Amino acid sequence: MKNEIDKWLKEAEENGEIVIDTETTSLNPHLADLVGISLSTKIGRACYIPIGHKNGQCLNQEKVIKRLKPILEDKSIKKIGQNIKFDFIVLRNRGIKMNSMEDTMLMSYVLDAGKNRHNMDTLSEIHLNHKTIAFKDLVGSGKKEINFSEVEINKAMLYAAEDADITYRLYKIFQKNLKLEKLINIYELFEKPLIEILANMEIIGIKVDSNFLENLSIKFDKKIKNLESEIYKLANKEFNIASPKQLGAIIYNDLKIAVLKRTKKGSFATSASVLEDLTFKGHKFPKLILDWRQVSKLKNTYSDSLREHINPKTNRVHTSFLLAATTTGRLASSDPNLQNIPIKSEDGKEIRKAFIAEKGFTLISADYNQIEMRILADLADVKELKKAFKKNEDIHSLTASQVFNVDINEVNQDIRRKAKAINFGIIYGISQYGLAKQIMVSNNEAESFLNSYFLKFPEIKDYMNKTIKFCRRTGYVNNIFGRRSYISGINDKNYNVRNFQERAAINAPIQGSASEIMRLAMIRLNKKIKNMKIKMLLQIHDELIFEAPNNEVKNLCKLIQEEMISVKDSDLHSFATPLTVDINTGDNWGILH
DNA sequence: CCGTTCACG
DNA sequence: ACGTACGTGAACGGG
Repeated sequence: MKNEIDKWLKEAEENGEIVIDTETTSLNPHLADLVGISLSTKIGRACYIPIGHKNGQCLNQEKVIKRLKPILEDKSIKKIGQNIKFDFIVLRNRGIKMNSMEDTMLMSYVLDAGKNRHNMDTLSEIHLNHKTIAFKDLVGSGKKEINFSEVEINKAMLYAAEDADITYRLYKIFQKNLKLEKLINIYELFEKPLIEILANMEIIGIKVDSNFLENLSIKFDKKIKNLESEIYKLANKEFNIASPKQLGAIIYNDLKIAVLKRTKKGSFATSASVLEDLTFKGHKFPKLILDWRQVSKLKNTYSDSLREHINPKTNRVHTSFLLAATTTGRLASSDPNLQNIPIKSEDGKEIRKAFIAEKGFTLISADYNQIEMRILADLADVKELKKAFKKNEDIHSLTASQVFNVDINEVNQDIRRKAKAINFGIIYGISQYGLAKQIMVSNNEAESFLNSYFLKFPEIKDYMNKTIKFCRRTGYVNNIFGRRSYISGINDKNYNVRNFQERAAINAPIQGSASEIMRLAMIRLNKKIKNMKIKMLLQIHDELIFEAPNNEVKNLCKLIQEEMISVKDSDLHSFATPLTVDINTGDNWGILH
C-alpha cells in the first residue's frame, strides 16, 4: 500500500504538478479532521487514501501525512485544487505548509465572475458536461445525514477520486482560457497570492471576550422583554413580532395605523423605511417595532451567535474569507461574517468592544479614506475631483458647494448630507427616483440636483454612458486593473431588469478597482510583516485590522500607512489621485473609530 | 428552500 | 408609466 502512494508521488515529481483534494469531517476547515485524501497525476486517473473512516481498513494517518509532507511542501511541484485554501488550512493544522498552489475555483472566478457560480458541481456541468456524484448522495440529508467519516470507503473513493480527476480536467481548460482571454495576470497577481494570506488570517483569528458578550446578551434581553410588553399592550394581544405576516396584520388590519402597503410579492410591507414613514404619523407602535428589531438583531446575530463561534482552544473567532463570492472582486466573509459587525448605533458599537487584543498587544485599524470616490476621479478622469483630492479637500463639502452653488465655507450640515448622498448615489449608478427617496426630496428636486452635479462633473456622465455602451456590446465591464465582471441581463427587454444591470455595470469597476487596491496592499504588507510579530487579522473591504506588540505599534502604524498609500504606484497602474489612509489603535475594536 | 429584514462597506 | 440606489451573509418565518 505504501509503495502504491510512492508511485503517485513519484509521478508528481516527474510532472511537476499534482491534484489534491481532502475529505474531512466538517465543511468548516478550522474544525475539520482529515478523513481521506485523493490525488491525481494524470487525466482520467485518481486515487483515494482513506485515513479517517470510522469503518473499514484505513492507512495510518501519521505515516501518510509524513509521506505526503515533502511533496506538498516542495516549491517545484504545483499543488492543484478546487478551493485549495480549505485544504491548505486542514493540512496546516496537521503540520503541513502547502505551497505553489493553483486553484480551479479562482481560475473560474477570474474568467467568469458574474456568469456562474464556481463550485465544482457547476463547473463540471458547464465545462465537462458531466454531472458529478453529489455530496448529498453520500451523506444523505436531514435527520439521516451522516458524517463523511461514516461513509463507506468504497463510496468515498469513487466520490473523492472523481473530484480530483475533474479538478485536473478543469485546470487544463482554465489554464488555456486564462491565456486566451489575457486574464492570466489577474489570476497570478490578484488571486493566487491571497490564498495563503487569507488562510493565515483565518487560522490566527481574532480574540473575542465571551463574558462581555454574555453580559451584552443579558442587557439586550431585558430591553427586548420591556419592548415586547409595550408592543403587546398596544396591540391588545401577544403575537410573533418577528413574523412580517403577523406584524402586518396588526399594523394594517387591527390598529389601522396606515393604508395598506404591500411588498412586490404582495405580502404586508413592514420594512424599516416603511415603519419610519409611519412614525411620522405620531403613532408609538412603529417606533417600538423598529427598536425591538434592532435589539433582537444585535442579540440573535451578534451577542448570542458570535459566542458559539469562539474556538475554545484559542479563545478566538476564525472566520472564512470567500475569494470567489462576489461579482466585483470583493471578498466576502462567513461562519461568522466579520465584515458586518455593527458600528452605526450605540448598542451596536458595544458588540465591537468584545473584539480585543491579546495581552501585551494592540489592535491597529487602517482604512482607505474615500477610496471609491478617488477611483471614480481616476477612472472617469474627473478634473475637479482630481484637483480636490490633490488639495486634500473635503469631497462632500466640495460637491455641496458645486451642486447648491454656495461658497465652500458656507456649506452647512444639511446640504453636506445631501451632497454625500449624491456621491454615494453616483457610485451606485444613480437615478433621480432613488436619490429622491434617500434624501427625502421631491423627484423634481432630485433631478435638478443631479443636473447641476453633472454640469460640474461632466466626465462622470461620459463615464456612465461609455461603460453602459461597452457592457451592452460585450456583456461585461472591466475595472482599472483589467478584472472582468459579467453583467447578465444588460440587454434584457424588461426595463427594470435592464436598469438594474446598468447600475451594476457602473458600480462594478468602481467597487472592483477599490477591492484590487486592497488586495495589492495586503500582498505588499504581507511581504513586509510575514516574519514579524504583528499579524493581519481582518479585511473589511477598505479597512485592515492588525494585532501588534505594544512596543512596536508606533513604527508599525507608519509602515502600514506607507505601504497602503504606495499601492498608488504599482507596475500595473499609476493613479493621478493620491490615496490616504487613516490609522487608529486601541485594545478593542470598539474604540478604533 | 425562498422571501423578508437588516447588519456592514 | 415604470419604481431600484451597489456589493455581501445571517436569522427567521412559513410553506
